[in-house]
Amino acid sequence: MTRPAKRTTSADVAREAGVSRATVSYVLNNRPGQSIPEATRRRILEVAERLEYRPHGTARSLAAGRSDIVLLSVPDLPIGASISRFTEELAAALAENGLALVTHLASARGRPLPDVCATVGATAVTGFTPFPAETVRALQRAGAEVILPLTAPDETEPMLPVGRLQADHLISRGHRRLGYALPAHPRFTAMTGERLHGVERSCATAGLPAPVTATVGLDPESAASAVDLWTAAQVTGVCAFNDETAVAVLAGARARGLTVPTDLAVIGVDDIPVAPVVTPPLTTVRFDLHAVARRRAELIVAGLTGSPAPPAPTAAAGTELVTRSST
Amino acid sequence: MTRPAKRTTSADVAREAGVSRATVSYVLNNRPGQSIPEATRRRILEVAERLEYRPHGTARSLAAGRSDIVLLSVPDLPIGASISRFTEELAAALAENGLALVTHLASARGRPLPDVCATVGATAVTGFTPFPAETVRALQRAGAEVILPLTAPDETEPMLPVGRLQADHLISRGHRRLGYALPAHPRFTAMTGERLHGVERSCATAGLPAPVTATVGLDPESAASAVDLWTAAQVTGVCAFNDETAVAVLAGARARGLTVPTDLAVIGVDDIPVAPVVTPPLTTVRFDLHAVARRRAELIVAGLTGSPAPPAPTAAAGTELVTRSST
DNA sequence: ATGAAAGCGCTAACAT
DNA sequence: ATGTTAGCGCTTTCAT
Repeated sequence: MTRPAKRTTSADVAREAGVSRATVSYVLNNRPGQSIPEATRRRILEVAERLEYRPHGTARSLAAGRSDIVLLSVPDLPIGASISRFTEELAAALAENGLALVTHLASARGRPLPDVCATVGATAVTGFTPFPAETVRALQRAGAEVILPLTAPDETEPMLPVGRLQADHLISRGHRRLGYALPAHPRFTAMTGERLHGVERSCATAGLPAPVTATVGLDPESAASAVDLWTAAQVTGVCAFNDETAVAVLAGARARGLTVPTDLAVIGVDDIPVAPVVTPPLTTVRFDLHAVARRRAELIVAGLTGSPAPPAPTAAAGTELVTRSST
Repeated sequence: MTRPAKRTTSADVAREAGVSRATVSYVLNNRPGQSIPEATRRRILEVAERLEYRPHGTARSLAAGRSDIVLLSVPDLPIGASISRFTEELAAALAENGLALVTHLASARGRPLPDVCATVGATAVTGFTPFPAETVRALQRAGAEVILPLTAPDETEPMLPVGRLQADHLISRGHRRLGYALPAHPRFTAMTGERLHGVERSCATAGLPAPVTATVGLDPESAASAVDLWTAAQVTGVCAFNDETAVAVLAGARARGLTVPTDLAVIGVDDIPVAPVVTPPLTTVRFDLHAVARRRAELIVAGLTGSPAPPAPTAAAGTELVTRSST
């Protein structure tokens, strides 16, 4: 389980290659502006390889005054797959720039983010939603040089138009009165506003009344009550915050003897694995954080190198409607 | 986005408190064996607080020769919630011991684990499944002192008895011929064996024939074919690898006009959020990695401090059957 | 009871 | 073209 294992240091490589540590450092980081003979270079590389040399990240960061570490703060939400995709893509994009990504799961019982930032020595910190001002300050004191997204509405990427896509789809199908299914779990409240807002805007521009909101928990009864509410308001199509909530609405409709989509159409968000196999198969909005992640990586790299922010985002890329039979 | 923000160092605190850096270090880490007057101690603490001093983790690790960082490697599986629970619990337990947890999502396109381990300077590395010998070696060279779980079958915690629980439940309900629904996604194959095995053992000890396995993808047709297979084999109850697969089986049964649970009983694993709201509500096995995480944390702490491993695990704790109407 | 000083492994001026 | 030399911020003997 434990092994002392003395690590190979750059001094070892230097000695073995018959050069100085500086030279080793130069070729290993292939610093520009240094003209090192190809022979020496190869020799050093070869020795490093043979000795299985791994630069000591800690020492390197300390000396350089900056680490190659990016810390991603993920909320303790059951967002499942999307988050993995985002993380994976972000890690890949950062890796291309020589940066390493590690994740911190935000939780009251764990260590606070700024703390972790300080102990790992992260140079940049990112998250899904903007950090509160106080946290930003703490992160800065912890050594974070770039922190994204910030609350400033201009530099952050455009939010995904999921609410709009849901509503537009329903509206194009002829629905005139929409309902919105809010998730019961309080942890979601931070994300809830944006999506609902999109639906509201779509209704407004279509000249329709605002959506009738109802909170639906993950149990048939809760969903049934919401359905009653919508029925009374003559709602014929409901946008759900996410697929889980949408499936609950399906159950609620069934409990009330309504058939989907004829009596009530429902559309979710996420395209969770079970979406195609529930009854009826769920229409949903699938989004791929791929694009967002790449842009985020670009912004981080830009922030770190001081270069100007890359060109504006390509808007809604990666957000698509998956039409199945629930609408 | 970026701010120079000079950090407060321990030297600042020392100067401000009128003591030496050594003293500051002593009280901040409250090293035993040093007798520092309560007055000095309070003063230092107070100054540190006022200056918002955060120890520079990187420098600290370099000097101490060991960091407080534990790296968790998570597989790129859509395991969703369980994994979050585990991570959260592990982070909390480690935090109690002054250790910080960060996560690395394994992926071909990101940086390899040993690399990340070296750059963050992790002292311990953990994962869900044992690391291959080669990786272990690389991690050791990267500076990891404790690596868990190892392939040694004795030191690892006992596997969760999910397969057994599923089968026993069905058997106790009178089913004599069981089916097993394997997930189609190849990423799951690593986990598949253990659960199926549990079911097989239960069947064997109950004197029943081995379960009839069928692969079911997340689409109604695939599930329907599987159902045909089971029907032909007179299977009346099926254990699914996970809830997603179970829901697919539900769809397959429906497609063939079978009613659940009368014609075919199905039981899943995970208790995903939609389990209570599908039709019919899904019986499932819920397991809480809580206990596993705590034990893991104990093992890590023990390994790091050189103390003996804590008492043996409390077996199946945290694995429970959630009975709903699909069985 | 507290301070001085020597590094930890590496990078980056500055020399040569 | 390569080596020398200071540190980076902290811990930790060893003195005092």
